[in-house]
Amino acid sequence: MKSAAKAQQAEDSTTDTGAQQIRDAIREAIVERRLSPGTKLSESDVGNLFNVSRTLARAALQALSYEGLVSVEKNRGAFVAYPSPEEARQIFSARRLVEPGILREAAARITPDDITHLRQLLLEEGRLMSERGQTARRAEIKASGDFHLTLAMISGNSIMQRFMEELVARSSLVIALYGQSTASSCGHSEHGDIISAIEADELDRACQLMLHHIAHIEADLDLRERKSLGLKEAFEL
Amino acid sequence: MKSAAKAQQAEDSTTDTGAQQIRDAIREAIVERRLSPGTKLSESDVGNLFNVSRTLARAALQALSYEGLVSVEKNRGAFVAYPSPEEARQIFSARRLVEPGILREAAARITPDDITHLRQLLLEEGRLMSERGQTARRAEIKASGDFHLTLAMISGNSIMQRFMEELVARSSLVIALYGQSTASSCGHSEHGDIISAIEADELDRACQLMLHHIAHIEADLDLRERKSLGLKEAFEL
DNA sequence: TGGCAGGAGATTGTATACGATGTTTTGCAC
DNA sequence: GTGCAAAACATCGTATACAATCTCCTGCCA
Repeated sequence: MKSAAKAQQAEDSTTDTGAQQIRDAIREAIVERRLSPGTKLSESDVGNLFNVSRTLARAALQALSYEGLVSVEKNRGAFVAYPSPEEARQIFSARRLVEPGILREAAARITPDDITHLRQLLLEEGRLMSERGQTARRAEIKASGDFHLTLAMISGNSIMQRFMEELVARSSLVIALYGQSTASSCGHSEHGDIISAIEADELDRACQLMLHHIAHIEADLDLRERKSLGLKEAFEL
Repeated sequence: MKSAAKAQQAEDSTTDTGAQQIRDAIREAIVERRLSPGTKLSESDVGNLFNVSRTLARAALQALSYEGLVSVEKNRGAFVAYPSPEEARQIFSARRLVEPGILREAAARITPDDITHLRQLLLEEGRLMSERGQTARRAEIKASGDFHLTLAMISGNSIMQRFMEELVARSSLVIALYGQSTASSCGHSEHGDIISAIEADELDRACQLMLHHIAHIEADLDLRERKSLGLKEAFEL
C-alpha cells in the first residue's frame, strides 16, 4: 500500500504495553455491541478474563474512559458508557462539524489506490448486509464505521484520524442505545454516492452528501429523554 | 453564570482520583512552558515531587500521553512531547478545520454575558502583554489560549471543547519549539476583531478572521526539519 | 411488618515489591 | 590511550498487598 493511506500505521506507539491489547479488545467488543451500554466492567473481572493483574485491567479501563467509551465512577467501578441524549447530540454535532472538513482534505490527497480501497470496503459492507447472523451483523457495523475512518486516514492528519475513531466508536454506542431501525447501518448506498462525488471532483456535493448521511443516521435515533421511569411511572398507565 | 457558558462545568468527572491533580499540574506546567519539550518525566521523580507512589505518577503520565502532551517510550520513560514539524502542521491543520465550525456554533448560542466574559479575557490578556516578567509571560500564554477555549465552551459541545483543549495545549508546545517572534502570543488584536465580528453578526467574516488568526500563528513558526545535526554538521561550517 | 443500624462482603484506591529492560560505567586487553 | 565486554545502575512493566469506600444483607426494635 503506497497510497496516501500509508498513515494507517498511525498506531498509538505512544502506549506502553499489554494494557493496549486489552483496551483494544474491549473497545472492539463495545463497538461491535457485544458489550451493551451500562454493563459493569469490574477491574477484577477484566483482569481475570485476560489473565492479567488488576493493574493492567485498570489501565485499560482508564484509557477507554479517556475515549468516552467507558465511564468510571469513583469507588464504584467502570461501566460501558451510557451516553445521554445530550451527549448523543454532541457526538453527531461534532461529526457534522468535522467530517466535511476531513472529506475535503481527503479529496485533496486521494489516490486511485485509495479509491479502490474504499470501493472494496463498500463491496464488503454490501456483502455483509445481505448475510445473516450475529457475526455478519457485527462485521457490518464495523465496516460501516471503517468507511468514515478510512476517509480520515486518507486525509493524512493523524490527529483528526484519532478524533474520528473516538467519534465513530461513540456513535456506535449511541446507535445501540437509541437506534430504531433494525437495519444497523442504513446508509450504505450513501457511502457509495460520496465516493462517486469525490471521484467526479464534485467536492461541495460530496460534503453535502456527507452531511445528509450523518443526518440520516441521526434521524434514525429516538433521543427523547428516557428518564428511567423505573419507579412508578413505569406501571402508572 | 447563567450564560451558555455553563458547560464550563465539563470537568472530567469520568476520572478516578488523585492522578487527576497531578495530570493537571503537569499539563499546566507544560502549557505555561515551565517544562520544555523533551524534558524527562520519570515516574519516580514525578511521584516524589507530588508525594505519591509511582502508581499514580504513572497514571498521570499515561493520561498526558493520551492528550499528546507527553510521549512515553517503552522501558525508557516519559518525556514532555517534542512534536515534529509534521505533527505541528497537523495540529494547526486540525485547528483550521475545527475552529471555524466551533465559532459558528458559538455565535449561534452566544449571550451578552458571554461577550462580556470574552471581552474581560481580552482585557486581561492585554494587561498581561504590557507587563514584565516570567509570571506575566506565562499568564499571557494561558490567557491567549483561553480565548479559543472559551469559544469552544460557549459552543456548548463538550466533546469539541475537550478536543480544543488538547489542540491548544499542543499548540503551546509547538510554539515553544518552533516559534520565532519574541512576542509569545502575537495576535492579540485579532481576538478582539473576531469578537467584534461576532457581535456584528458577520459570521463569515468572523470565520475568515479566525482562519487568518491561525494562519498568523503558524506563519510565526519555523517548521524546517531540524535534523538534530548534532553529529558533525553542527561543527562543519 | 416496616425501617433503621450494624456489619460482612465486594470493589476500588494507592503503595510497595520484584522481575525485565535499557543505559552507563568500569575494567581489562590490546 | 582506545575499544569492547561485562557488570552495576537506573527505570520501567506487572503483580500483589493493604487500606478505604461502597453495597447489600442481616437482625434488632418500634
